[in-house]
Amino acid sequence: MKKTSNKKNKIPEPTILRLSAYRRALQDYKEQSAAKFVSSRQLGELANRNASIVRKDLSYFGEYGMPSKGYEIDHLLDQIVNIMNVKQQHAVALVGVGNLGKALLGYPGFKKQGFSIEVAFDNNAIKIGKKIQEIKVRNLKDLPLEVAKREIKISFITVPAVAAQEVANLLVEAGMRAIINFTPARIWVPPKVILRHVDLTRELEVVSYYLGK
Amino acid sequence: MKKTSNKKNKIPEPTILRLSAYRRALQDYKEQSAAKFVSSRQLGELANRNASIVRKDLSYFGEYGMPSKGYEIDHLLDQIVNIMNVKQQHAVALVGVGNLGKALLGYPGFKKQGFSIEVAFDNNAIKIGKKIQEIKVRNLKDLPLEVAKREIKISFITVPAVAAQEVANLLVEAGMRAIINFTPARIWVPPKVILRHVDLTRELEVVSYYLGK
DNA sequence: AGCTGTGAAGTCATTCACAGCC
DNA sequence: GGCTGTGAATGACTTCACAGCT
Repeated sequence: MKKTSNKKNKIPEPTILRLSAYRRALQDYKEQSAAKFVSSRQLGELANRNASIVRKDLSYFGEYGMPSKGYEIDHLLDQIVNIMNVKQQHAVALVGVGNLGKALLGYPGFKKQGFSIEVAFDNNAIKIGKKIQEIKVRNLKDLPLEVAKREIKISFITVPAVAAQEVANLLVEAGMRAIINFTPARIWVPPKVILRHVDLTRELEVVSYYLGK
Repeated sequence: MKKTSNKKNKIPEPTILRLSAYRRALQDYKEQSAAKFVSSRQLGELANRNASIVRKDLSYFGEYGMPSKGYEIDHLLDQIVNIMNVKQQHAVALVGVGNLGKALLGYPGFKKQGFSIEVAFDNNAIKIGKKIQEIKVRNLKDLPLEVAKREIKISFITVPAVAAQEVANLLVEAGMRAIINFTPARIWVPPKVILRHVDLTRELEVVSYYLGK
């Protein structure tokens, strides 16, 4: 038998995305069913994928299945949790308490998936000191101290687009290791920092395109 | 010269996504520069892509460029706007005025890109009748009438996950042509309805994975 | 000389199909 | 008999490289 996780092989990003879908599907499934095992076909159905890709995705990381039985659900969940590095909660900082920032502060889905927004910043004096959903809004100037104190590695940028780059610089300066940019602005960070982009209008535009066909 | 848009050739979805990025990049660029033309290389830089893919993407739809000059910015913008079918604003209905729903109602980015949330629904008596950002919250029961009256074709689902499928059914029944699901729930709609999914924790999970490497 | 448009080549991801195991 | 794990085959998307136009 092989000696588990081949860290050498590069994992396709789509695989990572599906892995998180499998995790959710399994969590839901566990609540609805008493089954101990799930086959690649079943899991595929739960996550809207075909069985082959499920097996291939999982096989990048190890041999978790048993011939003729499938995958033991609890074990597989543990493995995926490990792979995705969500065994413990991740603390997140949020910069920009406008409409979107407030919404993300109030969105329960993050915590459920293992991410908790621990601190929020703004530079608007009227907002500073207020509490949104139990989280006190702090002065942007205190960002370096706060994130150092709390060892926060991940930040959301939810400021207006024009300020996005400036905030990103601040975050990098403060030692942030990953940034998720919710603004439409394109920003640059040094390669050691993981940068991802959430674009809320993306799917709308795709829809618009297909409606025109 | 060829006779423009080859509707037969299937367009890769990544192309559609990039097209919307090109549009934004061009809009921004227009505001900052007096240039009349842009080359595929320049546009690529603006949108973080390489020149080849820019040319390839545009070539699916026609021959918009001029040898040795590049693409005329205004003309290219018009063409992309046509392709993406965003010449006129699209009306959008929103179902579920919780945290996320409220945020989307207050998010100015949609209107800027040609989408305007025209009507919002909830089934919570306390919320019905209230106004959020100029939009009156209506009784979910009135959805069929309202969307018919306003000829709305696109809806956001921002209800709690457990109610997502039920709302989707309602929307399909009411003749909606496209649905954007902001809940983590996986939902089913008939194939004639365009279904897209926005998952706010997706990028967080990807980040978590890479932080663990 | 500079830049587009596009076949051809190359790269990456998914699906097939089947040997091996329970 | 049923299901995994995985090379091989296929398919999708991107990049290369260059002919042709201005």
